[in-house]
Amino acid sequence: MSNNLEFITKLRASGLRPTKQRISICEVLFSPAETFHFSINELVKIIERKTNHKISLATIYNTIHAFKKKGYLKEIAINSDQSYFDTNTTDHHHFYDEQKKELIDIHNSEIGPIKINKTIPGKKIKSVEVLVKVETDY
Amino acid sequence: MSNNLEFITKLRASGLRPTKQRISICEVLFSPAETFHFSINELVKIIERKTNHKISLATIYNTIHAFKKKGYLKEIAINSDQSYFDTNTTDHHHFYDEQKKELIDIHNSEIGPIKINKTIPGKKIKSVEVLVKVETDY
DNA sequence: ACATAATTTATAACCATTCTAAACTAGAAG
DNA sequence: CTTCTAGTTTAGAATGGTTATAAATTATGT
Ligand SMILES: [Mn+2]
Ligand SMILES: [Mn+2]
Ligand SMILES: [Zn+2]
Ligand SMILES: [Zn+2]
Repeated sequence: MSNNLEFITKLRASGLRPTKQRISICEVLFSPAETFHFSINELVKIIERKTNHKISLATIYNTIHAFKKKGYLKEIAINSDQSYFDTNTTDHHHFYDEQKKELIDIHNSEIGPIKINKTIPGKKIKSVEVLVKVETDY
Repeated sequence: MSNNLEFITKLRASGLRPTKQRISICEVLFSPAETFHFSINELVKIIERKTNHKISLATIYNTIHAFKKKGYLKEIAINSDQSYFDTNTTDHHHFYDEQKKELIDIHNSEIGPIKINKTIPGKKIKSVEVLVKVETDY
């Protein structure tokens, strides 16, 4: 409960006041050794488990969106009824298990180069993301 | 207004009764020379424009889901607040313009082979989809 | 024509997300 | 330290896409 200095500094540097809610969310998101994927619902549960004071749902949404805008989180393109977020903000790709609703990273080093032999006049590429749908086999 | 025979046959072959609602939706979806992408909202507007009798929203959802289950439509994985569907059911990929919310096909012949050098024990690959986000440049 | 299961429909329910506007707070200034 | 103010949090309402419900309608086999 306090190498918060790092997070306070990060928040301040981003023009975000280091409130106790934001610091708690930073701890949950950015303390773990490994990056991870989450839905807002899952995040709410994690926060409830790891934090004593309650954070309102609106604040969680606000904070996640603020962090996304600052580039501290990525939103992942999955056909789903809810958004998924990723604390891994590097360019990378995903396996997605539709039954388990589980996301697994594929790092750029684990995938061959992707050649797109089609251009659209007046449009430029912002990102290229590969989604590999998998199923658990019996 | 009647090479419906084709659609009636198709529906019957799928175990779906050829109601006038389903036939109308078939006409809208499968008559065009080119495949296309649509959201349910867009489809509702197209149906209103091209059809005289009204089709309830519930029926449109029901039918689209039935057609998807039969493999006549694909649902496209886009991070968005609504589902997109595709009358192109072949394996292929997409450009996505987030501002215009516009999808453009990338056929398999227009993209190099995708090599995934990572396996997950107990899981097998069902599909590999590439989403290329683009922006209109000024 | 009749019977029956499938289908359609209006409407309510659901649920993730966003909005609102009032209460609270961090940080700056005096 | 006190005051001021913009930024933040919050509960609750609103939104919007989608799904569920259950009654009316229809397709189809007999
Ligand atoms: Mn879906
Ligand atoms: Mn979104
Ligand atoms: Zn990831
Ligand atoms: Zn397509």
